[in-house]
Amino acid sequence: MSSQPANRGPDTRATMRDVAALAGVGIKTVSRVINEEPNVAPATIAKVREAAERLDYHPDLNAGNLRRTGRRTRTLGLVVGSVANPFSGAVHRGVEDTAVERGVAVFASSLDDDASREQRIVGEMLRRRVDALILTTVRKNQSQLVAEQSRGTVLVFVDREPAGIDADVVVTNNAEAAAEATTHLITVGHRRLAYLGDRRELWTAQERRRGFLEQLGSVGIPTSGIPIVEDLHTEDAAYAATLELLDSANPPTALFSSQNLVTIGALRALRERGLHRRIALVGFDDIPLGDMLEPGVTVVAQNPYEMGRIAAQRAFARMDGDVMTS
Amino acid sequence: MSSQPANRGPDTRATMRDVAALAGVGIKTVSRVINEEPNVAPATIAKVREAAERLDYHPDLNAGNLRRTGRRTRTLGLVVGSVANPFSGAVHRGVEDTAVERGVAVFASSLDDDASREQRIVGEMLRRRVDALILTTVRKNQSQLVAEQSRGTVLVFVDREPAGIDADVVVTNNAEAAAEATTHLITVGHRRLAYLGDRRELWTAQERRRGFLEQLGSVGIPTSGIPIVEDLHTEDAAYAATLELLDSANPPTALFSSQNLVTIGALRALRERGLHRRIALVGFDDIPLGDMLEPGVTVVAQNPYEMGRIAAQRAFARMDGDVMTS
DNA sequence: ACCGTCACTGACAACGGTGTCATGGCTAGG
DNA sequence: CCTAGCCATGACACCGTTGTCAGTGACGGT
Repeated sequence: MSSQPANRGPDTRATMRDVAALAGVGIKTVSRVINEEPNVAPATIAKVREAAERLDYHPDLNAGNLRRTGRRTRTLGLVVGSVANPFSGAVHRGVEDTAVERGVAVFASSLDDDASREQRIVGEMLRRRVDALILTTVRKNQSQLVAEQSRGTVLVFVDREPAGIDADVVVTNNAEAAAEATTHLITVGHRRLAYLGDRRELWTAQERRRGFLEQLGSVGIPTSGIPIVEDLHTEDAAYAATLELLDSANPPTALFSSQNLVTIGALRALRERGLHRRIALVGFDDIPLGDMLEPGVTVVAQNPYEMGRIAAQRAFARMDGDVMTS
Repeated sequence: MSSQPANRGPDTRATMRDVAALAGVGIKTVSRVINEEPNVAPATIAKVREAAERLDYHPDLNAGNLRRTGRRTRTLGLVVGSVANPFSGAVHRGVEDTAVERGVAVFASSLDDDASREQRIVGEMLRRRVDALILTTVRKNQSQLVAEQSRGTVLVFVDREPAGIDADVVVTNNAEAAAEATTHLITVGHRRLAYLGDRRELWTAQERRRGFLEQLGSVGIPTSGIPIVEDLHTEDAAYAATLELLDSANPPTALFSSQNLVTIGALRALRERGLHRRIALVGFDDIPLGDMLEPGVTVVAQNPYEMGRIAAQRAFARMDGDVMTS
């Protein structure tokens, strides 16, 4: 807390006009100096620089972008599950590292996988005229964005595949990775498996479930007896569901969990019942410090940082006019 | 990958003028409808709404803010250590939750505790005319921001106390918490302690160190023999430093680590030497899944989500004209 | 000395909206 | 019936900057 001076200070912000007046030049010349355009006399540059310095002038990017050719805001919108989730955080950092290199700022926002919230947030970002939108979408259909896309806003989807739109997508092969994880459990000798899944409407959840079940089928394990619990979206839900499974008549000997929070919830349930050394668990997504747990938890790690980098790179490539038909 | 249509579509974005023309009204009337200003005939509202719908019109917030009274951009800048760090992620989420309620968008950026990067990023945000700046600063002196503050940009510091400026600050009492943690170790019987610290120039690091040492002094343990390792800033550095301590002639029986990454590095080193059950470790900042480790790691948890919420709330209060001299 | 170039500069319109104000039509009160 | 007052509306200037263009003077070639 403090006695910060009244914020509505009478102090006003210097504009280019002010700098021009102080330097005794035209306003356009100031613009040239600020933007480092060629053909300005060295002496003039010095005068302008000094005036700008004295007035502590900072150009207004929003005003400039209004007229500037191409009308780029050098701004990018990132929409993820939650900025507090480590997976999203890593994606964010990947995007940011690529963006800062080009002087592009990133608006980040969380959805909590809420479709209506996605709608609102995307609208908000479009009103702010982001050059590109990178999103891990929840909605099943993205066709409303087609119009925006045709107006030049670049769209890149990360982690989840969109429907009803043709755009760049950066995803891992969820089904394949899920199948591999399942194979791991089978190889170790497990037959009584169980599946703990995220929201059914999520594309990643569907893919992971498909990989899991297909792999079981291909090695001849009947899937009819396999408990499939879905729509788990929080640690608590996963915790409760796992307890229920463990307390059932014929509990599984191995669990497949489809997402990091679900893995953590399952883990807590196993501990609670003291079964963490007897029941196997493989989870999708890495979990923090997973390697330090005893016994270890097997995880199918994605590389969210790289996904973020790649998504941003694709976005910039598009902006630079790449049409990439591959 | 995809065959997205050439992004420089000939398709152009609808402006208010276009909507006005289609609706057969003046441009200002469209403005009134969009902003839900009073005194527009219901029939007119309907016409405008339909025209806007047909053209898929989205107002340009940047253009509007240019003239709008108060010149607020409804945008806020958040500058943290790294958006990939769970602590920062939680702060971010706290800020975001408060901001979305008011339709304010958040620019987030990482510093990696690099002072020159802070300079650049803050400048970038000012050019974008954020209404407020919430930052966990690295620089020792913030006086350069005084001018900006007097021009109406609200400043709130989180986690680290600034110098040379009078502004709102949201921090935990680092020295006190460090002292408590130290007491914990002493109570359990430890006498040969060691301190693993973050960068010396960080205010939080100084405070934690002070709390640690003062507590030792106050119970009469000579601080001269206590190993103080500082400037550890990554997991790897902490790992290496801890190994060195453990391999020294007279290794400590308890470690105090001043930050989450340092705690994790120390933890790995203890495991590596198989000493995690014999040497105690208390760390500042919570670490993910810390409660699931065996044996448990004691942590002095802060509440970064709340810190973010409070910081954002203070920022909005300032913007609303609160001068708060308390 | 003449003219075409070229470096340098500023006046002016424009970007997409909002604030201000004048206007016209209608209504209620006298 | 007249008029003050309100509702509804659009013309116009303006926000802070950049694009365009025309103007000035110096300079090199002939």
